[in-house]
Amino acid sequence: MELGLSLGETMADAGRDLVLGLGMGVGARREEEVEVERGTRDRDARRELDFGCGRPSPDPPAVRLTLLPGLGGLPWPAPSNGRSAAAGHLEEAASWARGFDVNRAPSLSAGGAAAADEDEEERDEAGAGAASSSPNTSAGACGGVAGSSRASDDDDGGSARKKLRLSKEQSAFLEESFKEHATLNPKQKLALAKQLNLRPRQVEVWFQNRRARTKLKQTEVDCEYLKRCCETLTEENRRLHKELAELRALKAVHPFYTHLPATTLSMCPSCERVASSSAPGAPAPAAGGIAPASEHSRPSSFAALFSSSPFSRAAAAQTTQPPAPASS
DNA sequence: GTAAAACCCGCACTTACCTCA
DNA sequence: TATGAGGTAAGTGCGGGTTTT
Repeated sequence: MELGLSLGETMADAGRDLVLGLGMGVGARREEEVEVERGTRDRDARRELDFGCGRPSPDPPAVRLTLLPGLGGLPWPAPSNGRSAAAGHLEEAASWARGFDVNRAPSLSAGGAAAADEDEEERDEAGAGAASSSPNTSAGACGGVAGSSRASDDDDGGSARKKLRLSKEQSAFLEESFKEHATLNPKQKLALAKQLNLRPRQVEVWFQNRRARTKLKQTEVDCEYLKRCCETLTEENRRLHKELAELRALKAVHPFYTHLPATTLSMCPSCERVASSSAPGAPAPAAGGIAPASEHSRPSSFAALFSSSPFSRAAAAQTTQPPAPASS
């Protein structure tokens, strides 16, 4: 499931259907993701990475990325014929990004880079075991220093970290991947890293930050929607108070109003339809003169509803005369 | 079979850097 | 040119689930 966050569109639809599912997409999928993950881990490499992994996915079959073509060769696989247009676009983007290796040592040849990736991933997955759960103790993952996937990029001898900005194409590629899957298993991460010439850690971090941004925006949308709900309810409350005041005024003017059959009118605040229900044994409202208002002819208030009934006509005739004192 | 340790991963929070008005 | 705000890559700590011992 994808959040499908689009602020403008969501807000346009917020009034009728806003799914308050913070993080559900990620969380709900976590379990099976782990399952798949386990199936794809080292001890079970028979599954080919296709981001679908042959499992039933609730996600719509959006752009299907082919991220594991010929991993043994060049880090940037040659385009195949049967790919989708989107994949082709991504391939193009990746090809563009090829020349913008912002992080990897340029001295690495293509095969060497791939080999380095393999080694790095081995460290990433196996070596991570050596690293404690505290990331502080692990060494940098790059520069050939063993470390976990959570290691820092302390590749320049402990100097201040550099701000590495991903290229537009790399970001677009990651974005497309994120649309496909909000979370990555290790092999997907590795494949993406290979495709984009990034370290797996960078891909991992990007997805973490992307999920955080999605959640933040969704929270903003939810907040806005709840704000609008609050405004609507406040307005509804104000209107109901007004109607109550009108009814009380009518009751004061027409005491016989209290002898009406025990008919209750209920209004759905959302659709503003009025429905009537009679107490058991009570005469039908239509016989009593107050017919249930249809959804197309709903009076704007109970007073208007009352004024349209025969009682109201009689009452209107009475209003020309001084009202009798209320018995209560 | 159970408990503890180790491992792994995601998240929340934060920092540091970069870009731009 | 200096500067503050915003965006974002990356660091850190923690909790929870899984695997190993």
